[in-house]
Amino acid sequence: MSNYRNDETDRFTDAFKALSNSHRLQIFNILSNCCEPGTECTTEQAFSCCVGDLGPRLDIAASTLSHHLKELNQAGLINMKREGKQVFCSINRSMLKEIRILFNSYERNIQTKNSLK
Amino acid sequence: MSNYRNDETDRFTDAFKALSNSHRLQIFNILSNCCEPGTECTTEQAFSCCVGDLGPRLDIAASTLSHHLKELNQAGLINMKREGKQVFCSINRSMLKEIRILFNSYERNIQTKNSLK
DNA sequence: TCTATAGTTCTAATTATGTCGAACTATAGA
DNA sequence: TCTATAGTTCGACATAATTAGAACTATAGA
Repeated sequence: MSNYRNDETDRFTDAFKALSNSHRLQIFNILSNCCEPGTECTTEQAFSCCVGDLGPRLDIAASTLSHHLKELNQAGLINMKREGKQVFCSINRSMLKEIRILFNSYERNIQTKNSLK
Repeated sequence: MSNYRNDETDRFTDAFKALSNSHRLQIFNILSNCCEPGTECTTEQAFSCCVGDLGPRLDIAASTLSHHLKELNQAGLINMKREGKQVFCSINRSMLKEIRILFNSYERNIQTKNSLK
């Protein structure tokens, strides 16, 4: 019997847990598209977003925001880098890639089964 | 200011919440690849898997399994269809597609920002 | 060194989740 | 109709997650 649970699986459950909270998914959305649509922004703004910029957009306490960012970071979904007084956040593209590969493989498995029909 | 939270977001947080538990992700894995690798299986087995087949592979109580399947079903991730005494489960491909599109759009957003560099 | 700004950690309260066993419903067949 | 099989719902409990406010750390600039 195959074992369908392993460390790989746990990595993904951690990532999905991080994205299973609407505040955190909002953060992920914002970070994927950091400069407001239709507005001009500097290259720097286009690439990352500091913690303080996120607060007003979510309407949660700073401590709560900090907690959520830590969860996203620990799940490998975002990067955090201090620059002076500010901490800039950005999406971790390698984790994003892994997740895309996972869902692509689900789709591929199902297509394979269909081809047996 | 854009609103990054809406019903669409909530649909996805529900889906990620469903996949954030290792038992449920295992179920999803199994359903995406229902016949044991290396074994021969009928077309019927290849396409769906009944609740009773899942139990022994997860080592959880039947009531717990039933609870998890309900969560996956309510999140739109799986289909459940009664056939006689058994209930067969299968992955909901349209939801899978939506999730793939979501992650592809994250990747595309980030690529767009990179092209501004 | 003092102060203001930017974020984090700690504590505590509320709410949600995962789990099982017992009782239940649904179906098929004797 | 009785019985066995397949699965679900309910009740209870333990554990985990979300949240805010207070206290904290880190940095930059006067």
